[in-house]
Amino acid sequence: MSKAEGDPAVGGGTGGEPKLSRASVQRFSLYLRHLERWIQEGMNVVSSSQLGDALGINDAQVRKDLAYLGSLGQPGIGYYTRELITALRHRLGVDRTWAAVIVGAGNLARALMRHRGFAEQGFQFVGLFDADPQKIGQIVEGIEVQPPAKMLEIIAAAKAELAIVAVPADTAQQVADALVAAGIKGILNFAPVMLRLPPHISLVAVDLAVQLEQLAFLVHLSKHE
Amino acid sequence: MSKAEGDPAVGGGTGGEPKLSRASVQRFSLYLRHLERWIQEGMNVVSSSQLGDALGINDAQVRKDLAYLGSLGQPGIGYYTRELITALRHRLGVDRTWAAVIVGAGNLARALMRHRGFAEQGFQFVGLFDADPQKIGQIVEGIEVQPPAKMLEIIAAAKAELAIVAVPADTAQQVADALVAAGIKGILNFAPVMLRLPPHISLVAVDLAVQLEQLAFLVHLSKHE
DNA sequence: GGATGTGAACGACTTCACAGCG
DNA sequence: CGCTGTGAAGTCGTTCACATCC
Repeated sequence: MSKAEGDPAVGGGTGGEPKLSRASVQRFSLYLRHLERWIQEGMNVVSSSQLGDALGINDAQVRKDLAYLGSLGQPGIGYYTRELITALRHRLGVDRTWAAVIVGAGNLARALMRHRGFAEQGFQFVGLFDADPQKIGQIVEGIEVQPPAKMLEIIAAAKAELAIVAVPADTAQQVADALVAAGIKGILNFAPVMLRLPPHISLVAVDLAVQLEQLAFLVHLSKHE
Repeated sequence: MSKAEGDPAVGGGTGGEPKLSRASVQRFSLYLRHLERWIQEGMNVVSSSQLGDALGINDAQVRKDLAYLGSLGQPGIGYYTRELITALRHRLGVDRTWAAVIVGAGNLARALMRHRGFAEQGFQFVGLFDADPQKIGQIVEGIEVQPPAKMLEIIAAAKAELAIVAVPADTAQQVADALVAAGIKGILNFAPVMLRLPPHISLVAVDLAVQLEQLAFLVHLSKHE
């Protein structure tokens, strides 16, 4: 699983007429990726069923999702790829740069920093922290590992709003608290614990062990029936 | 994000009377982790509300989930921790050992292999593959990197049923096909593509880029309202 | 009293089906 | 005609509320 937690309601505040489900947002990212691939290949128009097929979901679902961006579709034609991409980026908030820091200079941090595509999508890693004195000062993927004490300074200087927590379970909560104190607005948590955060801080949690267990369960299940 | 795909219906075949949702299974893993922690601390009895608080979910939800394991609860008392753990492990299929292979000897593979806890939970990594000639022969976390050509042999020899795909998007599908041909039963996919697999192969997909984008969106949203 | 198990209500998400428009 | 946008229906998951039992 993956699992996400942030504001309970993703939609508007008091009486949001349109409603944007959390599931839709997940799909927005997927649409965007496919569209970016397709426009490279010269596909200037796409239909809801093409997108649906590519993602393995119903075409009506796709239209419902895209309708949330406005009435971009052309009856009888489809959607103009370029237009969709622009609208999606804007809605997702990725038509700008996001500065992010990572806490925990392990292999997961390396994997994330190395991930080509993050940079293109506007995510910039501006800080890497670790409590291990052995690691402090090392250069990892072009960034120097800093001690936790420098968090506030570096986060403020780079105006970082996102943080990735990739430390063991037992220190994750205190790391999260420190990040919040340093002014971080959202946390992507890989530690296998449920973080307690102030309500105005967004949270997305990814628990790799749970995912592997779920896979085992599915296989287990497919055998016992 | 996290996202999972496998058989559309997780429950039984023809007319499954009880129903086990995919969400429940995700929570099973979380229950199990907390319970294992708690029994170490000497907590022999737990209530649905304790579990609910720990996970941030409703207590009725917890009872509904646990009821699926049978009527283990003692009215007025709660659940016996040890008993719950045993039942959960059994239901999840983690009361046995699972042999798994990883394709893509990058940092993500390292992170996963290093993850303490996988071994304790019965997951054993018995093979590591990479197409890069430079990497073949290297020892990563105690396992030698093998060429893809050896997949069939190694998977069969170790009776591996699970595979983790941690390769770039453009080769993920062909890697998946090879894994299926080699007899793998389930795939945990980290590549940002939707894998097309035969219906009897289970799939769990984790898309890290989507998760980061979702976090950005949540923060973006909390500012524009 | 305290906590479980569970039908019923509720809410969220998905699919259907079709009117409408280029 | 083909494809969008969307009300209506359907499905799935969560929460409520309460009878039940120790």
